[in-house]
Amino acid sequence: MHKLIAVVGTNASGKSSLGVRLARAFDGEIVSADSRQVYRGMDLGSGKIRPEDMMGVKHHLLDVVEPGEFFSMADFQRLAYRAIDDICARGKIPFLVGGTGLYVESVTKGYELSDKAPDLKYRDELETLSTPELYSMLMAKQPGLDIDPNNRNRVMRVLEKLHDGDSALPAARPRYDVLTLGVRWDRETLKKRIDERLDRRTAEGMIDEVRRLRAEGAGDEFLLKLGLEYRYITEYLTGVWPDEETMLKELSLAIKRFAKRQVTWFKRDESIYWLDMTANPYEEACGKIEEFLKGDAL
RNA sequence: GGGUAGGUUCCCGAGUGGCCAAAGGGAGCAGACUGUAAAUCUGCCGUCGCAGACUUCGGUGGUUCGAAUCCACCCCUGCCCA
Repeated sequence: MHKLIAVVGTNASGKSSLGVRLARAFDGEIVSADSRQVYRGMDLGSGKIRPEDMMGVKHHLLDVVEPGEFFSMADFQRLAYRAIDDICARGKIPFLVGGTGLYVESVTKGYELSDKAPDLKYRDELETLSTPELYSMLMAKQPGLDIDPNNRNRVMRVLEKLHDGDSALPAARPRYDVLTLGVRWDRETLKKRIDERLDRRTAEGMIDEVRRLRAEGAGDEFLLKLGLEYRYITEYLTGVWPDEETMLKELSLAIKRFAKRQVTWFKRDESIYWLDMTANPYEEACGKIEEFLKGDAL
């Protein structure tokens, strides 16, 4: 089994730059695991690493689809597998770096997904119904199914699986030998980092980026669905927020709430080795990786 | 100085005699998560606790069996007139 090193953490945790340093040190390449950075032209809003910060390290899975295109965890897994296998085939070390917990886990744990692709047209049909309607529709087909009636996305997905004849139950089989390193800050520091990063990106033209995306045809519906930066800024541009300052304040809170959700997600994975960011995480990570790479390749 | 609208639990904001520890929202805290995941959703949120008890609605004093809700005075804030 090939070895894969994952670097996970919240947004604004510094995992991208740590990932670059580590990849350089171990002759590796980076596979991004971020559900928003896959979109071309969505750079500042998604917190995408700048080319000059890549330090010559090759990055995969950035800019792989056009804004508005459908992209899901399964697409990610397929592309990530391909990229990782390719990196390994060339004798390099793959580093999976990102904050989209589900995406990371689909690769590190090796989710076994059905080959039945969702019928997007059917999803559009479901989209026209209210959540209670969807729930009673589901209950008519699967009485007694234990599911949160209010969780629209999940109710829809179950209906969709029924419709697609996809009866796969959650299952996983690891495809790689994985070392997962976690980047974690104390709460106050993280909040400060989030705000600094938000200020910096705003100054760099994040709002103009969204203006440009809209001008180039990215639909508001798509942008709003992305959440956080793209959602709040699109709302601001369409007059939902009274002014930029208010919008940025709310966005900052939303990003922090999201960071908390990321922490909750990663926290439950006991195999993650958490780096002490207040000490010397780079040295610590290097030591951990050396040890990991020395271990028997299965 | 006169008039007027107010002061409610961390914030905003409902509540106008009992059904009120007090709607709702926000923030905060905890959690769920296998094809939308930056999404979607759940729980807690005065104090101690099993029941139940205790302390809250600017302050003080009243009316009442009973007050965040009524009365008096006082303090503070916004607006208007001087």
